[in-house]
Amino acid sequence: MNMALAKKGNTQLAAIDNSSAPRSAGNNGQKASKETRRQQLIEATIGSLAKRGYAETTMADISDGAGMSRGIVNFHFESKDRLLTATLQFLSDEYSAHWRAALDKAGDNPADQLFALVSCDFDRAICNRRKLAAWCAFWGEAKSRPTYQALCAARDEDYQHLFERLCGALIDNADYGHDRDSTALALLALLEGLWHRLMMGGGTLTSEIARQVGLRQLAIVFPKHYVVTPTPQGPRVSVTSQ
Amino acid sequence: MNMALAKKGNTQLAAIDNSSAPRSAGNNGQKASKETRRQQLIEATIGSLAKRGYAETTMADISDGAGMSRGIVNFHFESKDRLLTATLQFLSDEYSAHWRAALDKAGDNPADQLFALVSCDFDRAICNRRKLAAWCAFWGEAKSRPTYQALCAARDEDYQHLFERLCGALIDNADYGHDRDSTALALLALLEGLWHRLMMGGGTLTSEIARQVGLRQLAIVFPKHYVVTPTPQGPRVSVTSQ
DNA sequence: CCCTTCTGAATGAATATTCAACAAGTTTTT
DNA sequence: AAAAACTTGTTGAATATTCATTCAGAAGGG
Repeated sequence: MNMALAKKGNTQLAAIDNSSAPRSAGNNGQKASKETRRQQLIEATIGSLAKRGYAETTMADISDGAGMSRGIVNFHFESKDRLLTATLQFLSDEYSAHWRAALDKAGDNPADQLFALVSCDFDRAICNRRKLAAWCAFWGEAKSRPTYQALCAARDEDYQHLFERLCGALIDNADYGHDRDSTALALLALLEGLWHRLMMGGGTLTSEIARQVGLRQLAIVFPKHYVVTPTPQGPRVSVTSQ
Repeated sequence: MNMALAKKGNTQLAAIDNSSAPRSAGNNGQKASKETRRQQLIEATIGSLAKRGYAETTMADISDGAGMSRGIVNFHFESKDRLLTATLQFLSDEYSAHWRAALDKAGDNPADQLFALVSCDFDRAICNRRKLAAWCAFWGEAKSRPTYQALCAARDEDYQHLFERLCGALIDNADYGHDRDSTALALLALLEGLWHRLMMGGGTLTSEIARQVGLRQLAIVFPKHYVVTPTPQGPRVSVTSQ
């Protein structure tokens, strides 16, 4: 089975627009509107975190960014703190849903699954300037905020176990002799490190290049499962199972 | 040439103590004291960043932590902002000095040099809870603060070029067929990702384990240069050149 | 006495939260 | 059906707090 690497579609969330039919959802109607407001405020929070950083993000920034009045956050969320926690929760849920979807699409083959996981980490839907900056802002505060730390750890638990299982399957399958957990940890660290450099490095590193670096590394670690095939229009990677 | 991996000494900076001979340095005498104060305040700043995070770090925390009065920072530094910048500058300089020293000790062989660079990244002197937390705090703010971003980028420039040169030397030397820049970038990302996980992951990941993961990955990427040798007291790695 | 270093209360700016009032729909009463 | 009462969502000025900075002066060596 051989599949060429293809760009994932632009699944990036556009600005939420339900001004036309806010109360038509079969639901209560007002509850739907309430959820919409919450989501708008979360989006505005991500925007503020990306633009001004965690320390400089104020309630005024957020409500201005959402085009609403000053007191709005304390109505829909109890406090600034709760809004920030809800924002991190949203990012965490979105991230999990994204890799779970990629995993489902990838079929049953561990090599294909691992390829899909590495690749999807750089999809525009989750790996864009705004959201990377928001993640980074939370990471910076996580060590001193148990709530954030717990949310970040929760994001990681299943993900890490999955990587360990998949790496173990590949290692057993082809007698690489690698240490399973060490290899999985290195892969996870690679992905996080690439995210980190995407944020820091001015503009030289793009998410497409980062994706290629991640996939190339996968091919270096598991050469019997993946083959690197350079092509004229820049380097591409193909994955071969077994 | 075969050298076993050994723990680096505990070079961690203890609390600065020159209360006995502050003004005896042949210098002006007062200038020496001034530099000492600045360094004490920088250490207190790192402590506060680690304990409370960037957003919650206040001037009062810092001066209290240093055991001095409230106005002291504005006397030795112009403002909170300048103190924070000086703190990041200190961390950056210390980091550079550390890997340059490790590089010097490693001799002329590229394989030994790369091994030394990966290994020294996890030395206690620079890789401990306090300083990792401080780095992370700055990273979180860097995207919205050009001054921080510039300092972080400066830290990286030479470092990245060095990795590219060394990876290139090993790749050419043994015909691995890897892409030079991609491999170097992956290694750098791995190191940063491991730092990141050292901060986040509760207590399961220690810097010694992270070091082993980094070195194992080096041996996976360049198997003709490094050999992994498991030993009874936990996994150790030996490096073999050529 | 000057000069440097340092102190800590006073100041003023920034900002999270509160709240009284408003708007607009929805149900109940007449 | 019109009016009244209630509910929910929203506003923005007022409040109270937190915190960086300032500064008048203490401390003490030269």
